[in-house]
Amino acid sequence: MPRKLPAPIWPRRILRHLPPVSDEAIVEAALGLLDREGVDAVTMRGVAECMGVTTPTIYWHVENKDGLLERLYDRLCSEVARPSSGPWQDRLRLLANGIRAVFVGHRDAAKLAVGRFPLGPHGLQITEWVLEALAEAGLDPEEMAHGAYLFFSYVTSFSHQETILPTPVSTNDRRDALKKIEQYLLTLSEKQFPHVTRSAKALSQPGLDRRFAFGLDQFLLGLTESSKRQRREPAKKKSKRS
Amino acid sequence: MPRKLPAPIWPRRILRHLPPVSDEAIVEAALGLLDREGVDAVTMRGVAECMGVTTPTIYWHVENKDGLLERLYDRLCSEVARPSSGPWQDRLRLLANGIRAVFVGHRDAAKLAVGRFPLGPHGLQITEWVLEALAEAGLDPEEMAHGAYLFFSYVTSFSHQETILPTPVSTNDRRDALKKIEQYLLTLSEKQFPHVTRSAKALSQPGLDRRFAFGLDQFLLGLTESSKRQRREPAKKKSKRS
DNA sequence: ACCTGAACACCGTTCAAGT
DNA sequence: ACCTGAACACCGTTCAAGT
Repeated sequence: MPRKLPAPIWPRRILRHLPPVSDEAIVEAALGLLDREGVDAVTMRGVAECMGVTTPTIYWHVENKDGLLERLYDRLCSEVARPSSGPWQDRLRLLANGIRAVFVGHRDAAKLAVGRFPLGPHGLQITEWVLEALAEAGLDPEEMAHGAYLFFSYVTSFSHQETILPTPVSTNDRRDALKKIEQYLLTLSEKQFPHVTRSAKALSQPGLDRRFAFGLDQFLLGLTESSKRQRREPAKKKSKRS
Repeated sequence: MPRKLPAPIWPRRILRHLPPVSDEAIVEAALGLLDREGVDAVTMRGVAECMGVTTPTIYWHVENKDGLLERLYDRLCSEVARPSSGPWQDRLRLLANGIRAVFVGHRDAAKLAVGRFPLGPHGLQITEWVLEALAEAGLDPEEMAHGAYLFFSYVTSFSHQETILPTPVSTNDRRDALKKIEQYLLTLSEKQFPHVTRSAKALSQPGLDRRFAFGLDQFLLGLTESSKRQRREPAKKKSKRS
């Protein structure tokens, strides 16, 4: 009569009905971790455990932690819907709102988008949509690229900011922290900081939806204006090629 | 005759001519670490070693690692010069360029600015300057706050992106990586991604100065336009108070 | 009041070794 | 081709204990 049971014949991941280790399964496990515990919980050890496998195994399927996050980001990009047809301004607005919605729908997912540009298989699709709209706005290819960077950088950095406000422990904590910031700003000398004190409320009370719209409107307003100007004076470009 | 020398009477940091442990000295040590090795080298253990002291000592002077980074960020804000008088657009441009210059002057310092808003002693000064300019642009206090967020988020997220391009190992590596991205983009089907392929060069070749100016111009153009509109139709506000 | 030693609970990554 | 055990070189943070 053996003291210990023999090691199970079946690998653990089959006993736990887990999918076989594959590229996609790893990304899916990472996504689950993200949804359940947030970006910081997406660790190599974490996804390995989710899949019933040891950590170094992950390195067989994915080069790096950064590579994993890159794929996870692209996985999120796949959730953004194509903007239904309409004027380019409306389509950009739909895209911006759609991307933001995906981020807030996955906890602090925006964290892993900062510093990245959507160039993965699904990300490229979004990039194409954005560039298409910008082309319609009358930008040349270089300006389109700049505009796309500006667009993504706005949406992600806004979403990032809104998901990490003071410290997202609980809704109450957050409100308290913001209240404290307002109090702090109001104690400042009106002489030294006249505009800060005047805007104290707005600075500390996010009003996030309005703020997101403000930046987006600004962006679209600038584009519309510069496209108008270009139509007015069309032959003013720095004609580098032809 | 003792085997070991007795422990030195003087604490190590005096032997090494190091300044006494203080709030400011800690921040200065962190700054040195940042300049020499980058943000990732700014660790609690690292600054402790710089000061010739053990790690837990740091916690006596600073609440957290995040608190330390917050102070370091504010220390960087102190390097931004007041914009010389002039029209508000010019002052905002000077501030944007000044902030970007500080970031690139301290390696990947922009990393620690993402997700933060300049509310420390020196940061507040910059915020005040920005708000002042936005007030001159005709924004109301709430819009000023939104505009300031937009401004800082643009400058920092741009600087962030430019400091982390593919992976900052060496200038050569970076160029190679960018070249690879361009190659990749050019392999895409022109049918499926017509605009991506058309902008491939600009997407993969940063042209950073021009891109920074593009976003800034966009921002200022939007502000100028909306301030013009407001002057045209002044009594259209959502009159919440008075 | 300020500093140290020792420990806890984590990380990403590598590498020889197994099947 | 794919997976494991064990280890390396780190992290942030806490806490009793020293002076």
